[in-house]
Amino acid sequence: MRHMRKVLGREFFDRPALTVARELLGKYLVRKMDEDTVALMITETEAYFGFQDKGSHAHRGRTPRNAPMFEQGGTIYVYFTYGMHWMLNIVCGRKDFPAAVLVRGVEEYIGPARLTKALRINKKLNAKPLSKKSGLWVEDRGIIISPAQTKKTPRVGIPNRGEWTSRLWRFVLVKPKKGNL
DNA sequence: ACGATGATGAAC
DNA sequence: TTCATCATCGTA
Repeated sequence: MRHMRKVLGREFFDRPALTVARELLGKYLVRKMDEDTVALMITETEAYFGFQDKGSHAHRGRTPRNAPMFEQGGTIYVYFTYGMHWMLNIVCGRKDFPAAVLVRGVEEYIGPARLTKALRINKKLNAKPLSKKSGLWVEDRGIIISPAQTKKTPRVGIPNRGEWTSRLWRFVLVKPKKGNL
C-alpha cells in the first residue's frame, strides 16, 4: 500500500461534507503548474453543509458566487474574499444540494489564503471538476489517519450564529508524538 | 495592534 | 449606499 496513488473521484466527494472533511485529512492535494506538479498533504479542513447551515454561503439560497456549491461532488468552488484572497472549497454531495469542504491548510502552507497563493489557485479553477485535466486533484496515497490524530474544533470566523458557530466542523491533523504510533 | 486590500451579497 | 465577510501582510 506504500506506493498507492489513487485519484479520488466523484464517489469520494458524493458524500456528506462532514465525512469528506474528516477523510480528506492525510490525503494529498495535487496541483500541476506548467511543468511542475506539487503534492501536499491536507492538514486542515472545514465542512459547510446544506441550506440551514448559517455559516455557509448557501444558507440563503443560490447566488452567482455560490452556484458551484450546487453542483455534483468533486466540483471546485473558489471564491475571492477580503479584497485579496482566494479560498479553495471542494463541493460535496449530490447536485442541487449545497455542501462543500473548505481546505484551510496543507503541509507547509497553513491558512486557506496561503495555500491558494502557493498553489496558484484562483478563479480560473472555479466550477471546474477536480481532475488531472483541470490541473487540480486529490490523491489517496495510503496514509491512514486515526481518530486520535484528528482534532475537531469550531469553524473559524463564524461568530454569533448559535449552534452553527459552536459545531465542531473543523478538522485538524495532529502529528502524533514520538512513540505514540 | 491596526490599516489596506476591494469582490460579493445583505442590510439599510 | 453602506457594511460585513469562511484573511493575510506590512507597518507601528
